[in-house]
Amino acid sequence: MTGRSNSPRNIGGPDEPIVYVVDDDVSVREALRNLFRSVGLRVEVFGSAAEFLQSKLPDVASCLILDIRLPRLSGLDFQADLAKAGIHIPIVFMTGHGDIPMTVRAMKAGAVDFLTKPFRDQDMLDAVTAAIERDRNSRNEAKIRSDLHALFATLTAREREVMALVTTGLMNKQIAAEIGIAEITVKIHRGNIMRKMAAKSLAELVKMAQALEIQRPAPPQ
Amino acid sequence: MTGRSNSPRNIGGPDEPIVYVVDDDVSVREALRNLFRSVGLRVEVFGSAAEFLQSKLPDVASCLILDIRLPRLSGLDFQADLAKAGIHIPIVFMTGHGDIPMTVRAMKAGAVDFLTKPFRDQDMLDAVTAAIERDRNSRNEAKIRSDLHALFATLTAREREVMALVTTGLMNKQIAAEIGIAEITVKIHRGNIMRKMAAKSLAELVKMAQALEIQRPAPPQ
DNA sequence: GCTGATCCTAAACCTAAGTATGCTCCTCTC
DNA sequence: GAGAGGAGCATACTTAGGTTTAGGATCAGC
Repeated sequence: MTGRSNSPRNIGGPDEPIVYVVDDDVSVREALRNLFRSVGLRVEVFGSAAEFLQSKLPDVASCLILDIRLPRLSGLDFQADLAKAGIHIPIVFMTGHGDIPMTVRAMKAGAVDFLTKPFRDQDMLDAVTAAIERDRNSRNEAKIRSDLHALFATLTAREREVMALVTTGLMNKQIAAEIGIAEITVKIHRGNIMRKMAAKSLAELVKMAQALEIQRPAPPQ
Repeated sequence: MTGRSNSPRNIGGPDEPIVYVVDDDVSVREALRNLFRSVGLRVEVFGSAAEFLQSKLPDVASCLILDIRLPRLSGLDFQADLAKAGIHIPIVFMTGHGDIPMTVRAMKAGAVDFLTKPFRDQDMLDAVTAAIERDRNSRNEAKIRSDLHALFATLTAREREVMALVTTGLMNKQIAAEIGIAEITVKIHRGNIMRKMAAKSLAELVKMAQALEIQRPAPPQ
């Protein structure tokens, strides 16, 4: 419609999902590249985990196809490393000689699927579709949370304290008594909170507090 | 402390978790029974899925140890049947000759673990501990939700409508305009809602609406 | 020593929310 | 057809929430 994307499948558009393939076998890499391109998916292939880590990952929905048996690092250890590094990308494992304990460990750690070679193309495509959908959802949620955190970060310490008490349902006078200030001051803080958090109603603020998992501060003693 | 529970481990107390074992091999059943009893867990064993289904399940945290290869029904199909029947009990699978696709299917369907025979006793105990903990949590959440639903069920249709609008943050006058009644009537409904739901503040009501996943009704047209 | 941010407060004022009393109308059930 | 329950409205009143204006106190950083 825009005239720019005149390729039949719009591969490489800025919001197109990406499939990352990490496998030390070049023929596997190329086969998967062709498979995914044939259905219009953008693909990046790597020969090792290190290579993958060095590339920069654009901020779009994506997933990782990983052989469980990698040259230096096992696929499972790589999965753990990614999680530790805060890189949460859905992983689809492939294996030629995997066993059940490996499978259980991978799935417990959140893998989307675990395919045994040789697998049917359709099984891989189904797994990738599910993985990208999962990533899309988690990215949406992460976006909402981080936007909310950015607003919350603009609050002063006192305002955060008042926000916690407001969103647990205390009245202004109770909050005032709890933290030892005048009710009018609570009102001022409250007004600032609503403005800074861009909340149009108390109900909205409560939902924000829920999403931020704000805990009511324990009263002294 | 109560004087009643003078058995060393208090097996069979009313809130003790239960481990259900379903296996067609009597020697496996007895070995598992002994294993779990040795750590103070209450155990019930069954030779088949049908037997398990006929027994009544007390309302306590529990888990199910299932051989993937059962006489009539496969363990995986039984897992699916339980889910369809609304019986959500954490399952630990055992297998002598399982394969990876089975494992993946079981884990995707929510199994806690998938142990290959022979397994170490400690691995089984760890899996059961995790499974019971998971069930305890899901039971707590289910209890909260069902209590909330019981309160919500006492609301009239109009009250539910108003509750949805109140908890999205609309003011009384906006609600009145939206559903075409007077503001004072909204206030009456609102008071009834707070009383029936036992909410001490708007914040509490909003959280209840969140837990109940109440959607704002679409305005006509 | 000035500036800006944060926190606190007061007075005055306005709007929103909540309660109580009393009444009408409709519908469903016994 | 009487009673119960739900829905609706009006008047009157009280309390809670929120804003504006106008200050004072403290502290960090330049």
